[in-house]
Amino acid sequence: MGRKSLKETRRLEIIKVFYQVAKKEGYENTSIAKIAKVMDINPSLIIHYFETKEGLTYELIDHILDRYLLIYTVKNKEKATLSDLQSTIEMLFSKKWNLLFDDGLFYTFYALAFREKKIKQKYKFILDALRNGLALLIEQCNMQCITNVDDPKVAADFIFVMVDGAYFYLSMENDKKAYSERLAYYKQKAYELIGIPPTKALSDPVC
Amino acid sequence: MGRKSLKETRRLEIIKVFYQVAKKEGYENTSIAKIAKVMDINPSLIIHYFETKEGLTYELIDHILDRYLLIYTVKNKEKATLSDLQSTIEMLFSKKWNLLFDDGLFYTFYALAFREKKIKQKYKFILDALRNGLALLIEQCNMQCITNVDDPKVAADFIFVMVDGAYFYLSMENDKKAYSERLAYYKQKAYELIGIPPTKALSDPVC
DNA sequence: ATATTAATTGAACGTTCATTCAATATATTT
DNA sequence: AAATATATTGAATGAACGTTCAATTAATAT
Repeated sequence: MGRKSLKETRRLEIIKVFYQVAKKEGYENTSIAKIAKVMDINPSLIIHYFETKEGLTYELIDHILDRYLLIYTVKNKEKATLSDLQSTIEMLFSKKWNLLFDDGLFYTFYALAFREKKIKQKYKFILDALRNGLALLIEQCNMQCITNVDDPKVAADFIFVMVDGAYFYLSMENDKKAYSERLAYYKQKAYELIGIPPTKALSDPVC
Repeated sequence: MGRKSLKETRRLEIIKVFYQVAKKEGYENTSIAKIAKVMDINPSLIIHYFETKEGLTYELIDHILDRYLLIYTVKNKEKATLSDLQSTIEMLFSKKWNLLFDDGLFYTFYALAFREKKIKQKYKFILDALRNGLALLIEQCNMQCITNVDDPKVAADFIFVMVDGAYFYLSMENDKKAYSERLAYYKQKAYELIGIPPTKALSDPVC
């Protein structure tokens, strides 16, 4: 008996507002009081649900990293198609997935990982999951003779190195034309690496 | 007349202590008061020299980024040797240059660049300078027929994409063996890209 | 010595911070 | 309606923050 618990919905609400405020003003400028003000609730209510600001921060990081994984939406099927692989590559080298989460916050917490083990583990886990997802996809394409990649894990890793390295530099680039040209260049390299044609053109089996 | 100005030496001292404290405890946990305590001076003296904490922060960023450029030490000569190019590649893919500055702080300010134009400009400038330095080195080797790289700028950029992308992932990697193996793999790719042998083996001219 | 310039201190400011705790309000049960 | 569990408030805490300003100390000139 007693009142029905709103715990989970309330917590999610708070995290989302935390995310929005931090996105706008930066994590280090986002206080519990500010979040509470936006939500028009009392700051102590936030503490009531998260104990400490540290706890709240950890959950925001989870929230952001979970969204990162949304890159892989299509793939729960067992048989991957060429189009699946292509659209994944397109996704990785597009600006679309910058919409999934805020780049500045992603790097802010990434930097925090250097001092906080827990956060480092979270990031390691996500980065590995992303690589494994792509490797799996390539493996499936290998089995169907869509691709003939020697070592899918190595290939997937290399593609992500290019993605990460490219974005690292290009995030500081304001010239939009230069930005998309470079990105296209690395995308092409990725296509070459796994030996499939870009975009929609159909290809013959390679084995 | 009057007292001799200690301004520049004092400023540098403060920045260095700021760097050390921030390295240990993180930038967001480093207050002016803490810096002053370590130096055994009054906090207001720091304000006297830097006006605001923002000003102090900007100069710390400059300090770190300047150290970044120390990767290129050998190269003021006009004629680059194969060994120069090799040692540069070795440097880029080694852990040595992590000694030049703290990775965590480097990424902390990198993340800050997403919200602060001035910082973004600083980072863009440094990242470009690094790429240009390597491109210039390759060009010089081209002219002496040590290398025969099509487009030195593109090659240099690609090498840095690999460096940045590799470190981005590997900074979250605790397994030292996996760390160095992967790094060696990308280093090899870099050597292949510019078509020179790794380390010390002498090679014949390629043109 | 005296004037001058810069280094440095020390006290105080108002603000914001995360967190505490007791009190109150609101549902949902028996 | 009484009991109970949870939601929510509101006031208060002490600590830390960046910054200010006037006062003092110390060095270098004439």
